[in-house]
Order: sequence, then C-alpha cells, then structure tokens
Amino acid sequence: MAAIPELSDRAQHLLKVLTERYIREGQPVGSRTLARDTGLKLSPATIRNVMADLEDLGLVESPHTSAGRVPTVAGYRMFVDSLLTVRPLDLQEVERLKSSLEVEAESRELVESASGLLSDITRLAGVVTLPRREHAALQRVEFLPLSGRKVLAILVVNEQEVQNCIIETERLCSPAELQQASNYLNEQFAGKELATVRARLVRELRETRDHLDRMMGTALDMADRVLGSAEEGGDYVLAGQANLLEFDELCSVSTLRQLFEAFDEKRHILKLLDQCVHSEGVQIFIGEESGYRMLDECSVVTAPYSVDGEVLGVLGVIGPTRMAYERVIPIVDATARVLGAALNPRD
Amino acid sequence: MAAIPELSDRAQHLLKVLTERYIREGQPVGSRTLARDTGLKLSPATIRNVMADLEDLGLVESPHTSAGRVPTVAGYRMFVDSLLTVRPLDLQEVERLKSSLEVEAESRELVESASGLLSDITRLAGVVTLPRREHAALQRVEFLPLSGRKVLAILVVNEQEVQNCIIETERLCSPAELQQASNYLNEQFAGKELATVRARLVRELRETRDHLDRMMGTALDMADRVLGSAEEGGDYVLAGQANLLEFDELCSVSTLRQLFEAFDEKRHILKLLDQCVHSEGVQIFIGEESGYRMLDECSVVTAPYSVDGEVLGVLGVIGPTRMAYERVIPIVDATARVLGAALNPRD
DNA sequence: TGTTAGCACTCCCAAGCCCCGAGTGCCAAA
DNA sequence: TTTGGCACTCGGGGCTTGGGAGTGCTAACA
Repeated sequence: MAAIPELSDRAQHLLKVLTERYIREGQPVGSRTLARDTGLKLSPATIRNVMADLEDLGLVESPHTSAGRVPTVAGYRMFVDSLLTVRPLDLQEVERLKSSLEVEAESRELVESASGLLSDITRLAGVVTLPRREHAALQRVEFLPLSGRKVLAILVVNEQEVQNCIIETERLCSPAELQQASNYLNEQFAGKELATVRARLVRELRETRDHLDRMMGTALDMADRVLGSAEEGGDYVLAGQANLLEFDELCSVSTLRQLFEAFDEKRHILKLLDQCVHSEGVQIFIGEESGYRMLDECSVVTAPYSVDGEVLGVLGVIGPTRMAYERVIPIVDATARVLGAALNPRD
Repeated sequence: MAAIPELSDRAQHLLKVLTERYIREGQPVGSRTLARDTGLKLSPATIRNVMADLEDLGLVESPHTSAGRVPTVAGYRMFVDSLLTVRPLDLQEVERLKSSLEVEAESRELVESASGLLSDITRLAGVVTLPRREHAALQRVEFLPLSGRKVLAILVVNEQEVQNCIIETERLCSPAELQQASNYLNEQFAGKELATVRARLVRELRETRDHLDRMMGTALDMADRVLGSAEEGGDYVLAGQANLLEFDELCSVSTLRQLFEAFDEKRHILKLLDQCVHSEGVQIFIGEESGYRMLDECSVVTAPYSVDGEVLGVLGVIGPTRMAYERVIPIVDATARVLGAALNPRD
C-alpha cells in the first residue's frame, strides 16, 4: 500500500464522477463527457490534464489510446474508501428485507432464502455460508437401536440444534443398555462443552475399557465434527449466478468457466469468505485483491452475521468490479443483520 | 409420434455413423467424410442420395446449404431408441463408482457426492434430487423445552431419519408434561404412518381440547410437511454446471442465461425430474422433448433411485443434445443403483 | 500558473469486399 | 442403383476502408 500522495479535491471529485459514470454505463469515459457531467466549469482539455495525473498515480487507465479512462483497482479502492458516502438503508427498506426472509424456517432454509434475496435485490450473485458455531454445549443425548449393531445417536446442542449420526457398536446392545448410556451422559454432561465432554470420556475410556463408553465417544466425536470448527470446510449456498451473465466484462467463455468452476468447487470461495469471519462489518475485495485469479474481474462484498454477538457465518455478493457499491454495501450490511436476527432462537 | 416408415438397413447404419461422428466432433458431417468413415464401399454421391431421404424423413438437417448434415431431434431419438447398443458398465467400473461415493455419510452428503460424481465422470452437469419418502412411519418422538413457550420436537421416522422443528405452545409446559406427552405418543403410535397418527390425533383433539394434543398435532404436522409428499417442492443438488461451458453450441450468452436461470430457479427442473420418478430405469429427453424452452439445446438423461423398491428420488445429467449417450446412459443407470444401495439403512 | 483552443495522431470498430473451401443438388452415364 | 462431373451456394477468414471518439502536445490566454 503506497501512501497515496496529496490529491486535490478537484482530482478526487473527478475520480468520483468518473467511477460513478463508469459503473453506470460500463464504458470508458472520456474528457468531454466528464466535462459535461461534473458540475465544475472546466474544459475537456483541463480534464485531460487531471486525468493524466490520475493515470500517473495508477488510479485510472485507458484500455487503449483513443478510449476514455476506466478506474483501476487502486482507483476503485480509493473510491469505496474515501469518496463513497453510503447511507444505511432506511427503516422501511430493512423491514422489507425482514419480511422477505422466510422467518418461520430453520437455518438452512433461512440461509437459502437470504442468498436468494441478496441476488435478487442486487442483481448479482449472492452467497451465504451455513452457520457454524465455534462452541457447542451438549444439551441432550439419545440413543436409538437400529437394525443389527447400528445405533442412531441424536444430540441436541446449543438451545435448538439437532445433530444425528449412525454409529456401529462392537457388539449388540440392548435398548436398556442404550437407555442407561444416554441417562448417564445426560446427567453428567448436560450443559458442558462438547469438546470437554469428549475429553473426559476419553479419559474414562482408558480406565474402563467398556464398549458403551466407546460408543458414546464415537457419537460425540461425530457430532463434534459435524458442528464444530474442527470440520475442515463448512459449506455455502449460492444464488443468482445467472445474473453475472448480464455483464459483458465477465462474458468471455474462459472467464465464466473459471468463475463457475470456482463456484462448483467451493474450496476457494469458502477460504475467501472465511477471511471475513472476524472483520467488523462489511469487507470488500476488489478485483485482484481477493488473491484468486478467477476473481480478478470481480469484486466481493461481504459481512459476517451473528447471533448474540457470536459470529456464525459470512454472507456477501459477488459481481463485476464495476458494481454499484453504494447500493450493494448497505444491502449486504443490512441483510447480515436481518439474517442474524432471524436465526436468533429466542425471537 | 408419426410412425417411422421403413428405413433400409443402410440408411439406418448411415444415420448411426453420422450421429456418432457428430457427437464426437461437434460439426456437421458431409458425404465425403461419411463415405470414408462407414465401412460400406459407397461413393459420396450415393451417400448424398441417402442423406436426402433422411432429410425428407426429418431425421437429419443441414444448418445451411453447403454444410454437412446434423441429426434432428427425431434423428437422435431414433439413434438412442434403436441404433444405440449400450452395454452396462462392467463390475469393475461399478465398484469404482461405489468407492467414489462417500458411503459413510448421511443422505444429503451422499446426494451431493453423487451429483459431483455424475458431473465428473460425464463432464456434464449432474443433478440429484434429495430423497423423499411417500410414507413415513413414526418411530419415536421427543419433546424438549426451550426458552419461553417454545418446544423442540424431535421425530425419528423410517429407520433412521431424524426431523426436528420448533413449535410454540399456548402456555408454558413443564418438562414433566412434555415427557408425558412424548411417552403417550411413543406408546400409542410407534410404527404407525405419520398421516394415520395425525388423523387420529385430530379426532382426539376435537374431544379433549387440550393444548398438549394441539402441540403434538403441530409437531407431527410439521414433520409430515418436511418429509412428506405434501411438501410442494423437494429440492435438488446440481454440480458441474461449468462443464457446460465447454460446448460451443450452448455458449451463446442468451442460451446460457436461460439455462442457468432455470438451474437457479429450480422449479422447472424439479418438475421435469419429477416426471421420471416412476419410469422404470433410464429416461431420456432430447432437445425440445423436455417441453422447456431453456432446455431446447439440451438433453437430459435421468434414472430414479430407490431403496428397498421404494423410489426416493431421481438423478441424471444435463448436457448438450450431442452428448455421448452410449457412455452417459449406463453411467446414470449405475449411479442410480449405487446411490440407492448407499442410502440403504441396513448395509 | 492554471486553463483553454487547436490540431495531429492513434486506435477501435463496423462495413464492405473478396476469395476460398466445403458440401450440396442434379444430371447423365455406367 | 450407383457413380462421376459440374455448377451452385453459403459461411468464414482476411483484407481494406472510413468514421468516430478521444488522446497528447503545444501555444496562447487570463
């Protein structure tokens, strides 16, 4: 990050107008247009001088000699950082968001609904990671016998999340035994951290080499993996990819191919989103800033969403660098809040 | 479906060779090429005569005067129906499929894995609907008190599926009351059809206007909706959309746009897949046959998958009409079997 | 010193053109 | 029925051309 040297108010204003115009029209903007658009009474020639300066600073560039100028990544950066004035959505719009989210739904549906909402409103691609909690407190365990040596383990954690998995015991267990096991767990461990529970079980296991302990251990282990940060990935829901086809600058087959492959593969996108988990509020990656080649032509605007102060995931939109930031940013911000609220167990 | 008139063996053979070649190369094939490719000792001129006949029958067409011929939808139809000899995958390949599917996973992950597999092997888009059972037998109910008047209802149905939902009771219930309610349900209704259970509950409800009954009703109702055919949609998992970008014939922006919008929206694709639920084995829609405009340039190959003879869903691939049917068909078929097997609760 | 007008220059792009190659349809001969 | 011959058609690549948009530079002006 080279320190940006002094930049006259006029130059800043011109950069702002140019960027806004380019975002709107999608075409390089020339000095004549700029002279007309901006309020200032300046001739095209003067504008050209300023543009030359901006070009020297690496804030704008021209695709070829006789085209207008286009903001560079650095230009966009300056635009969103200091030139843009986003005003938060007014209450009415937030209400509309809220009501668009199917509030009477469980988390996965909420997430899908949210990503659909994001993509619909912004006309870009919307993405929301599935909620994951760092810590999981065991609330209740239940074991049900299935056919053969299989057992269905049901765990209730954190207020209202239910996880279940099938485990295979070493020998046949009677329903009474299973009942006994779950009773024991519920008495001993209700309210405790899952990790703690497992640790203590492992300790006990070493002493009494009982298969039942083993089974409980497995159940907790699996639940822990499903829920916890231990899980190596997480997942996300994407909506509105088709919207990206509207933008000419993304419409080369090779660009699209790369982009959609990244969406399919998920790994990279997830990694990028994970970086935003602990950022306070909206975060923006412009073009190459993301560090992923397939996103070179794109910008990503993200915001973490949380319940009760605990960050559960990240949502955002993906679109061309020339997206309408001043509209997108408050929308992403508000959607994160609304989703967080909707996920809150006690209304 | 006009009855297809007699078609000489030679004509059939030529149609077959032409289609195969076009599928491989993706370009209209001319009489010269065809004369060389086919085993028959025929001159291009003769071939041209046959082609003229085929064109009259609507089995082939040429994009313009001086291009070769391309199969029409009817041509493809005849090709897959009577010219194609698919030989099922050999055991080794099926084994490979099996091992590629993460068998130690629950249903959603299995489905995602399967669609990924389909798209990887065929290099097309793979799609798998989430499993849905027509009938759900209640195995176990559990009510857990949450904060306030909220109650978490957990239902185990059909061997090993767990469904949970949050319901709001009319007044505060003590844990003991909840315990009592679940005991009652478990004693009375274990093993019964969900629909039956609800019907009986409703009947009782009319007599004793007790809020507990009401709560149980709500729980069953929601579970029923989540699981049952009552639910208005179902859902599917799609993978490998990016593969479709390899095919020039789909790469016009408008075609892509329509296609990806359909993928996003899901409604139409689901409807199409639903048509295949009760077809015995593989079903194929070629081009316009699907009846959906955005699939005009595409073919869809589907197969239902089932556990214990009960059909749970449909899987398939979506690709350009010139896909390698003879490879795709057995793959779809086998994958359906393998997925069915993997979903079977008792190994 | 900052601003402006003028001017030559550059580059993209769309239109028009031509030509080549591939493949056809038809006809007459084998 | 098959074949060779031939005229014809069409799409696409390559080339040229003209116009438009916008630039940089320079010199004059406030």
